[in-house]
This record gives sequence, structure tokens and C-alpha cells, in this order.
Amino acid sequence: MWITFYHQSKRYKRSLDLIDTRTNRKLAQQKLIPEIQYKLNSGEFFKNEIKIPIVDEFVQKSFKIHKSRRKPSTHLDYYNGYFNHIQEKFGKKYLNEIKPSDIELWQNSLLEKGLSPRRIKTLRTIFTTMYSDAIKDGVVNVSPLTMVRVPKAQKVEIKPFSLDEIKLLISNAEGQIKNFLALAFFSGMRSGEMIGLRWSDINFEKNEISITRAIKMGEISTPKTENSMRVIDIISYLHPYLKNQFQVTGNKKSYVFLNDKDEHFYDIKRIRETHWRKLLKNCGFEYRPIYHTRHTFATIMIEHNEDILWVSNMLGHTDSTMTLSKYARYIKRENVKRAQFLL
DNA sequence: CCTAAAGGGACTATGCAAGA
DNA sequence: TCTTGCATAGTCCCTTTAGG
Repeated sequence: MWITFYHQSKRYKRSLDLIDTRTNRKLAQQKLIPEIQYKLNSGEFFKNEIKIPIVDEFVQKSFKIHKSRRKPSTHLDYYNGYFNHIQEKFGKKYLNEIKPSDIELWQNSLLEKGLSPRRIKTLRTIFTTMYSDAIKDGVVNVSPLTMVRVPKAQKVEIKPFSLDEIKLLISNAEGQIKNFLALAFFSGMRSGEMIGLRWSDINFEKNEISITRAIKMGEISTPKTENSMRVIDIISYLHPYLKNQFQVTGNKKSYVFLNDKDEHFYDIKRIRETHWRKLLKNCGFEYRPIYHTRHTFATIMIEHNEDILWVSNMLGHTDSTMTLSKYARYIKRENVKRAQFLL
């Protein structure tokens, strides 16, 4: 709703930041308009009116505010997301000018472009964060996004490998990749963590691996979350594979997995696109993301009644709720008779 | 809801071996 | 020694999935 009025023979138009509904009209009539009249008379109105910035300006401020707390990958993603999907449509608009209907149409157009609901959520986040910064500053009262729902994302299906399938895959892999897969399947580590693993992180006496590092797109950083910094067990089945890998790269005293220049892998992409893809094909499997090694570890361990807390710790989850909510539904326990104690 | 990592297309760079 | 063809590695840039 907009209000127009004359003050000292000049015409003004101001937004009330409200949708036109019966209750809002009442609110405007009984409260907002008298307030404006009062402020006009007292001269307060023009003195306090905050200059409302355009999106392009304010989003930069918002990025600056949050940059130090975000990982560079997140910052970059949001930054590009803004310029690819938001800027063109909204960049030159004033913050109070954008209405829920605009957001709705924008979301629809993104869907038509083929973006997933999930992606649209992320793009909304950029927008929402900017608006909440603006609200804190008192620049606007309300975000146009709060009233607009996003289309629901469908759940993705995870297909864990069976134990026999794992063995088939590992026996068909060669050299480093064999050991890499064994580690993936029997530790549940993330691929970035495995690439970033150094021999100094592995303690063969205690049979432990300490995970403090991850590599992504050539960039060495910390693992995904604080809780991902963890010490995990080398289960005895995995042990010989790591020992074998030690024969391959152990004398270099650096990273556990090395490319042919004896440096750490730039990122998982190479392993995935060449070895993993090929291996699945050779073994007659449909393609599955390499992250399924992690899913597989979790499901197999839980399926065989391993302690949930232990599995959570291995995966680096904060608590077992996370682990269960993610993996419990893939577990099939057949022929188990329940409540036997009653008999 | 907010944050961070994996996935993947497209392109470039580099390596390597056979052939001219 | 140069050329060519093929395969793999690195990079950029964007999307999808995972985690808290």
C-alpha cells in the first residue's frame, strides 16, 4: 500500500510496506496515517526519513558483514549466485520497492530456467540475509521473501553398496586407487579429507587417523565443520590396505595419496572422473556418486549392529541424531522377531 | 534456515608415444 | 626434430547435496 499526500504544496508518495488487506487498511487509517500527520507537523518526518539504498549497494554491505565468518567457498558461491540470478532483476531496485509478487515471479522464472528448488533456496538465503541486515539497520521493516514459499525439493535416493559389491570394486581397482577405495568404504571419510590426509596424521601403533585437513579445488583448508575435526579408528579390515599404501607413498613423508608429480591431488574430480567412473563400468554397475562410499560405510556398519555413537564419530557428525535421521531408513533387518521377551 | 562440501560441464595445459 | 592424436590433470564457474 502506498500513501500520497501534499505537504507545503508538494506532492509526496511513500510506501507503507504493507500488502493491501482489510486489516492493513485499518492499521493504516487508525495508526500509520495519524503518525505521519503528527510527524509532518512536528517536522520529524523529513528529518528521520532514512535514505533507502538499492539492492546492488546494500548487498555489498551484507557480503562484507558476513565474509569473515564464512568459508571462502560459501562466500564465492553466494557472491556468484547474486550476480547470476539476482542482480539483473533486482540490482537497481530500492529495497522497499520489491514486493512478494516480484519474488514469486522471480522464483518461477528460475524454475523455468531449470534450477532445482534446492538451488533456489540458496539464492533466497542470499536475499533473506541481506534483508535481515537491512531490517537490523531500520532501513526497511519487512522482507518480501518471508511470505513466499519455495517449491518443495524431492528427496534424493541413496543406494549403498553391499559388502560383496564393495569387495568386487576393491578387487578390480589397482594401485593407489585400491587403497583409496578401501579407505573410503571402511572409514567413511569424505573424499576431500582423504586427499588431504598426510602420513603424519596416521598412527599405526594406536590404529588411529586424525582428520584435521581437507583439500578442495587445490585449496587446503579445514574439514567441513568443527566437529569434522576428529580422530577415527583404523578398523582391522582396513589396516592392510593402509600398510600397502605406505609401501607406495610412505617414504615421501607427505600426503598419503599422490599424483604422478608426487603432489597431493588437486581435488577429487580426477579420481572420480577417471578411475571411479571406469571402475563402476567395468564391474557392471550403474554410475553412482563417489560420496556413496561414505553412505555405504554408514549403512553397513549400522546394519550390522555397530554402535551408532561410534559410527557418528567416524563420520564426524555432531551427534547420532544426525546419523540416524540420514541412514536409518536404508537399513533392512529381515526375519527379526520382535518383543521375544514377552513369550 | 544458514553454511560448506561434492558434482560436473567446458575449456586449457601438459604429457606421452607413434609417425612423418 | 617436429607433428599429431589421445589421455589425463588443472581451472573456472556454476549446480546439487550434505551438515548443524
